[in-house]
Parts: sequence; C-alpha cells; structure tokens
Amino acid sequence: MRRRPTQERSRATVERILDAGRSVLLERGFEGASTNRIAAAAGVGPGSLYQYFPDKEAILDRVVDRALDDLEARITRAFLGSLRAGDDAVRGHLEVLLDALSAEADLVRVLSQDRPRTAERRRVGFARRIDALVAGALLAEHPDAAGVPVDAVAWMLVRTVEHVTISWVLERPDVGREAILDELTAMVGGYLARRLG
Amino acid sequence: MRRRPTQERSRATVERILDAGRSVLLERGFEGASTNRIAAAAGVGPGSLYQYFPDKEAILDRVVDRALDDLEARITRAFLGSLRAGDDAVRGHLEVLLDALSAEADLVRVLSQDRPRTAERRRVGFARRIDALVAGALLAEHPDAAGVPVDAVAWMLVRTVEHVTISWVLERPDVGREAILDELTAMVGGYLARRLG
Amino acid sequence: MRRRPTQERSRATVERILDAGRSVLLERGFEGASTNRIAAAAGVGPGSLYQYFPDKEAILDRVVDRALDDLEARITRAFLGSLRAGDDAVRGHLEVLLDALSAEADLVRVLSQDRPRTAERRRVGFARRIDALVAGALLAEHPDAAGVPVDAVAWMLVRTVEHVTISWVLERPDVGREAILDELTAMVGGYLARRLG
Amino acid sequence: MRRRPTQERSRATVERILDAGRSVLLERGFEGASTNRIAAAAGVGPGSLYQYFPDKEAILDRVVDRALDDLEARITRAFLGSLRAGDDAVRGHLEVLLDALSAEADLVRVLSQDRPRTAERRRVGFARRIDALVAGALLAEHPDAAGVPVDAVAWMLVRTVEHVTISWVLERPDVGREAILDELTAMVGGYLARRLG
DNA sequence: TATGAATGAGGTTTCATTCAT
DNA sequence: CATGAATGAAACCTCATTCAT
Repeated sequence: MRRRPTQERSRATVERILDAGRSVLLERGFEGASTNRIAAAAGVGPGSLYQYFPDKEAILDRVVDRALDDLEARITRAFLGSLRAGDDAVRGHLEVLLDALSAEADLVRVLSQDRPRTAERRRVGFARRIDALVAGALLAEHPDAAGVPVDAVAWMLVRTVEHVTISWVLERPDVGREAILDELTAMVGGYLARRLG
Repeated sequence: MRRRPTQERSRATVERILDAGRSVLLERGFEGASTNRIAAAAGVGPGSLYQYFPDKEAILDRVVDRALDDLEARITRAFLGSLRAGDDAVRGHLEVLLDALSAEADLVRVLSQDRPRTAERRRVGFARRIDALVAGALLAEHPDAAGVPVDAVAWMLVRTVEHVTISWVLERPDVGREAILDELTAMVGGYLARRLG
Repeated sequence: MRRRPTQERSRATVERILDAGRSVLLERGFEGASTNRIAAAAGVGPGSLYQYFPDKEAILDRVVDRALDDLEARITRAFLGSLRAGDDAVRGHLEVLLDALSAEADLVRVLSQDRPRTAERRRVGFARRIDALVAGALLAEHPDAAGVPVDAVAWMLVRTVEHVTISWVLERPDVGREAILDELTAMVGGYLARRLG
Repeated sequence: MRRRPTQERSRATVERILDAGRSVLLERGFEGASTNRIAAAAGVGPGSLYQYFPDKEAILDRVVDRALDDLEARITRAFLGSLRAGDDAVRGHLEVLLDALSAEADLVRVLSQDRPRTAERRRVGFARRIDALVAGALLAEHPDAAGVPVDAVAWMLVRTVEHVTISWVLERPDVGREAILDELTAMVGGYLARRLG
C-alpha cells in the first residue's frame, strides 16, 4: 500500500525546502536567509515555497522548530530526573546537555544572535516546560521542603544552566569541558544545598 | 586656544546622529533602524551619515557602544569589590545590577533579541573585562585558594549573574525582585562556599 | 443514440468551471478572478481549465457571455416592440429593463467597473443588436418618417436608456424608482415627439 | 528670487514621472501601467517613484487627477449656463463638450474600460458637481417650476449627456458629429419642454 | 561640510501556465 | 481526461549608498 506519488513528491519538496532553509540559515544567518536563496538551495522555483508555506516567516518558523526538536528531545532526556540524586547524577546530565549543545553549536550561535520573535517564543516556551519538569523533580526529591519557593529555585536553575552552557559553547573560553562541568556541578550543588539541603 | 568651529559643528552633528540612532534603535529595533530613518530623526540628510561613518554597521556599532557605556559604568561600580565580603555585600551589589538592567529594560530587550555580530562582540568584550575584575577580587579575597581555577570560577559567576538578571528583566517571571535577589545570592554564595569556602 | 459519457462529463466540468467563474467574478471582481481561484471554486485542478479554454481570458469571456445572456434575454423581451405605442407602453418596458438590471446589480457593477476589452466588445455588440431592433420598431411605427435618421434616433435612445438605468442602479441617487421611470419616460417621449412626432 | 535648485529638480522629476505615467496609461491601460514601466518611461530608477508617492495607487491617482483636470475645466466652462437659453445655446455647449471628449478620446477610453475604484470616485464626484450646477441653472431659468423635481431632471440630463457623448466618442458609430449634436439637442430640448416647458 | 535627489539591486509574493504522472 | 506540483517572470516596494550641487 504505497502513498500516492503526488503526495510523495510534495513531501519530498517540502523536505528539500526545509533542509535548504536549515543550510542557508546556518550558513548566512537569519538576515541572509532570503526566500530566493532558500529556493535556489532547494533547487525549486521561488513560487514553490508558497505552495507549502504562507510566507517567509512560516518557513523559518518550521526550520527552527525542526532544528530545535532534536535539541529538545535530547535535552529533555538529560533533564528528566537530572536533579534527583547527588552531584554525580547532576554532573552526568549536565554532560549530556553540554554535549548536545556543542554538537549543534552552529545552530545555537544563529539562534542566539539574531533571534526573531518567533524563535524567541519557542525558546521561552521550551524553557518554561523545563521549569515545570525541574520543579516537579525538586518537589519529588524534597517533599518536606516547606517554605522554599520551589518554582523560583527551578527557574533559577534552568536559566543558570541554560545560559552557562550556551555561553561556554559560543565563547569557548579558556575553560575545558571537564572544568566547566565541575564548576557547573558545584554551582548547582551548592545552590541546592543552600536552598533544599 | 579655541577648537575650530568646523570641529565643533562636526561633533554636534555626530552627537545628533548617535542620539537619533539610539532612539530609533529603541523604538523600532535593529530591523527598523534604517539609515534613512536615523538621518531623518537626526535632522540631517542621509548623505551626512557617510561623512562620519563608513557604513550603517559603524553607526549602530557606535550607538550600541555608547548605550552600553552607561550600563557598564554603573555595573562596573556595582561589581567592584562586590564579592569581597559575605552574602550581604553580594546581595547589595546584585541589587544595583538588577536595578540598572531594569532601568534600561528596553535597551536590554533590543540587544538580546536582534543581536548583530558587532553588538555581540561588544557584549563579550565587556563580560571578559568583568571576568578579570571578578577574578582579581576573588584572588584578593582568597589569597590562599591554591588549586582552585579562579578564572573559571569568575567566568561562571559572571555568566550566571548576567543571564539570570537579564532573563528576569526580559521574562518577568512570577518571581519578585526580593525573591530573585535571595535566590541569586544563595546561588552565588553557595557556589563560592563550595569552591573557595 | 447516447452521448458518449466522456462528452457528458466534459460538459459537466465546463459547467462547473463557468459557474465557479461567475461566483468568483461577482465576489472578487475581475482583478480577484485568478485561474487558481476559479479552479479551486470549481473543484478541479488548475490544469483542467486548459483542457477546455486556451487561456484565462477565454474563461472570463465565456463567463461574461453567459451572464449577459440572461440579461439580454430579459431585456430583449422588454424592448421588443417597446416603442410601438404611446408613453404607457414605453414606461412599462422601461420598468422591465430597470428591474432586470436592479436584480443583477452585482453583475452590472462588476462589468461597469473593470471592463476588460472583451467584455466591452460584447456589450457593444449587444447594444448594436438592440439598435437594430429599435430602429426596426421605429420604422414600423412611423413608415412615413421621411428624412428622419432613424438609425441615429435608435442609437440615441438605446444609449440613453442603457446608461441612465445603469447609472441609477449603480449610483442609487436620491431619486426613487417611480421618479426615475417618470423622467426616463418623459425623456424618451419628448425625444420621439420631436423627431417622429 | 529663484527657487532652490533642489526643489527645481524635484519638481522636474515629479513632472517627468507624471508625464510618463500618463503616456504609459494611455498606451497600455491600467493593467499595463506597472511601476517599473512608468519609471523606465520617466527615465528614473524605480526607487525614485517612492520619493514622491507612497505607492503605485497614489501615482495613478495623481495622473488621473491631472488628466481629468483639463477635461473638467473645459467641460465646466461648457456647462456653465449651458441650459440657460433655447436650443441654440444648448447645442453650442454640447458641441464644446463633445469636442473636448473627442480631443481626449484615448483618455476617455482608458478611463471607461478599466476603472479603478479611485478613478470611479473621482468621476462620480465630478458628475455630482455638475448635477448641482445644472440644477441651479434650471431653477434660475424656471423659477416658476413648481412641483417639478428639478434635482431628478438635472441628474437625468447629466447622465444622458455624459454617456451619449462618451459612447459616441468610443463607438464612433455611423452617426456624424452634426447628426449626433442634432439628436442630443433634440433629446435635451424635448425633455426640458416636457418637464419645464 | 552638507544636502537630498537619485539609484538599482534585491526583497517577498502572486499567478497564468505547463507537464509528468 | 484529470491532476496538482512546479515554474519563473514579473509585480510592488525598500534601503544602503553615491554624488552633483
């Protein structure tokens, strides 16, 4: 039972457009990602873009979505339960996060520099979901933590880890991978010790 | 010994261009900051821009530079010696930082969203200078801290504080000013306790 | 003796295309009547249009033709013999004409505003046929009208009645239906009295 | 006391754009009057159009306005008082009108065929002003015309004369200039005799 | 030095039409 | 016959930059 060829072809074209969109975006940034350039890179006429997307924004939205989907999947796995145990578990999950971001450094760079409204929304949305996950994990670990603003703690942790890892990937400072993991672990650990210890 | 009037006038024109650039940038973002718009806001012809700047990028570079100069001055003051003493001193300086950023929330937002390459360079440069300041302060405070990678600790602290405060200003999460200061103080304090305690 | 089913189907498809063309034309005007839109409204692929029509113009030509066929049929009936008798007969037929146009005000509006070359040809052609009818009627009524340029009189009458009624339908001035019929009757009657009286 | 050269040059450019707009409009109709074509005909870059006009519509509006200004001036003169006296005066003024339209037959043709919303508004506005003029003239001539709907009579006259003359110019039927003037005079005269006689 | 008119490449988008399936 | 994906020319418009005055 095969799909009708027309549908097959459409799907393939959309795929090529999105792949081309990703390439152009990574190579030339949001500013350089013109519809003509994307169409050329996809090997289709400029008109074909508008068979599948209402406008340029929709194309890049979808490109960013797909790119972030991978990241999110990996990162979500890393975070799930990441604060459950002692420092060792934390460190392990930070490793996964750091490596996921490092592997997609170009994407991270593009998204950090020109951040169109839509990509920003998406990023904040993701962060908020992680907030909830982390808050849940904290509560599960410390059911007795009365009086501690768990939401605020989760918010702090997520921003801290997000930005420290991103900064490290983008700045590549004179701090090695192991060192940064040590420091981040210390920071998360020290913070949790103070707040929930 | 007078300045030549032409120099006087030139300086005034540059000033108006940069002021106009700032206004336009804050009101319409990087995307809306066209040269024609800046020239109009400055009350000069578009050609005049090119008397003082080689191209558009140079104008916005300088605008961003000046805008960040204020921020830097205030923030530098806040950080100077900010890690010298116990939590109380830390908290006090974090307060100054948070309030400085809040006061310039529009600027922070513009610079965080569309971040042209050049503004990013500038931001990193500033952060690096703060890194050095903080590293110096840490060394002064803990001359006996042998074996601790003070540079890495400083780098961590600066990124953490920078991004947490910026995120708070931009996201305005359900965490009040006092609460975020408490948390940030706890984080910095907990971290320092672990690494240099 | 059956029609070949393919012919049946073709005819039905053409019918749907023309119906769709009429709808789109009335709803969005000539400018909005794109081939894609017509095909979509007809529920056929855009390629199918070109099975039956050489190009877009041919489609709209045919749409306009059909739309005008109704009008013509009714109007022709109204005019047939309309100038035969006295004012009363004239008035009666003007009524029919005015009401026919009012009933199709949307069509009249579209055809009056954007009038592609082809629709204009068609309109003139129709008017010319009416000219002949009217001239015939005048001659039948006034066989003794020697020296009177009956063709010119007919031409005048047709243009006058055509445009006054159309203007009334489109402009909806502060002149009621009865009033406009009175005036038009007076105009036609006065004119005929002078020329053929 | 000369105008500043910059203003002079601007004015000249605007003039060239409007002249080019008129040419292109007359030669290729509204549909063919693209901004690129107008710019090319004016010998300026496409961007220059937007120094003086907000968009394409504004250019064509102004072109139509200017073109109609001449017509209106001449026609207004023809109509002023045109119904004051007997048939001879009427005939004289109809002559002026017919000749004005004949002289601008190309313009009349373009405006009659594709009639963009804005040109239509302008045309109706002009007609309404003439309505008022004619109604005034009728009242002045026939102060004793009690019970006659002078506004309706004026409206009828204006539409009739407008469209009959335009139709004659566009259709060039087998009716000579003298003949059409005779007929139109008879029609206007006959109508007025019936209504105000 | 300052102007501002002029430029023209390049941006996004539409749409009549074709052609492999 | 019918499809609908694909085309690509051409539409309108913006904007960084230049240059005669």
